[in-house]
Amino acid sequence: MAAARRPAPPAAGSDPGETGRSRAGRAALASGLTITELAQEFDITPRAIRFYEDKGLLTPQRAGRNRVYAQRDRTRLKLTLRGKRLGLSLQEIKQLVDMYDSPADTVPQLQAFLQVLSVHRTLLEQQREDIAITLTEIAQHEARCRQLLAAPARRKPARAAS
Amino acid sequence: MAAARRPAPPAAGSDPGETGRSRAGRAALASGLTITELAQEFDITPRAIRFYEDKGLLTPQRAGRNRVYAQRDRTRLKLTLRGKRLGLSLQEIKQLVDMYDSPADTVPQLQAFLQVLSVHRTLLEQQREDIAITLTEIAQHEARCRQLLAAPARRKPARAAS
DNA sequence: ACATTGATTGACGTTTACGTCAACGTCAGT
DNA sequence: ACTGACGTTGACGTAAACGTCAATCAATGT
Repeated sequence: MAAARRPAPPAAGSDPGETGRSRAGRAALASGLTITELAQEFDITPRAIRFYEDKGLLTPQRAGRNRVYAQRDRTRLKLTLRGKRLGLSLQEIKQLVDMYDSPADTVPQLQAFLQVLSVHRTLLEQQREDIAITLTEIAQHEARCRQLLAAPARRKPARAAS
Repeated sequence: MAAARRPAPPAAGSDPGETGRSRAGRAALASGLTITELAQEFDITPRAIRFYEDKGLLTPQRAGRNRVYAQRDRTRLKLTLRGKRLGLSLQEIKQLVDMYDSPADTVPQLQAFLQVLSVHRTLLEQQREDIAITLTEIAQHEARCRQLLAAPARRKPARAAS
């Protein structure tokens, strides 16, 4: 997995305000965003968005050749990124998100749905515990560090002669 | 990323007595495990363990050519797998684990340590929130599903005005 | 003595999640 | 008509995290 990988994505300026004339003039029609706008909003690259589309996570409308993203896509993208932060694969995310907005109507479908939900719930609960433990440990280490910093520099204080 | 793919979390058997002759006769000397034993204990492959060693996460002793894993390695492996479940990369995990058992002794080191801890803490708190939200949503979906299942079997009651 | 079992070191293959580059279209402004 | 700025579709590259052989060696049971 790969989860919270954000080494240095070009450091987006995040929304400079396209008041009045929008960047590309006609690009963003009525409540629809262009790919770069969406990318900036979520601080990812257009490439990533196209990739998610390729994987079936997004299915934007088209204005000619160009993609137009509506609210639905933004929601799905938000869910996608949240899933990523939790370490889910795009495939797993698709599985979840698809179920989320396509109501199952047959009994076996509902049961399968419940099954998947249960699995993910278990997984999340495991993670929640891992996080709790880790946070506790981190707190301990932080305390120890601060204690050492508070104490008079006595052990190897960077070769400073007394 | 790829993170939480582990259907059966180990639950650490924590040192049962291999009193007398252990599986492979001479393999596991005094409180040391062979690579396959360790692998089985954590439900991973020997390959993965060697890979972690390659990445500097483990540094087992050797009995001739063979690796021998002691308690220290088991602890580090446990931390490693926990990190993976949280979606951390092996590199990040190494960073953390290394700091965990090599006490920083200079002031700048301590400060850097605190810095890293802080970053990870922030990240974990973000994840904790993501998990909380997702669990809530899952609960809602489960409730909805069960409601639908409890209702009399109806054919596609979508937009049924009745 | 010999086959079997388990470990070791390469080396190459694979999947996931994009990055990067090329070639092209297209609309807006000059 | 020309020039950017942005968008589109390939196609190839890459880093991470192993999987999958293959060849080899070492101790052991028979």
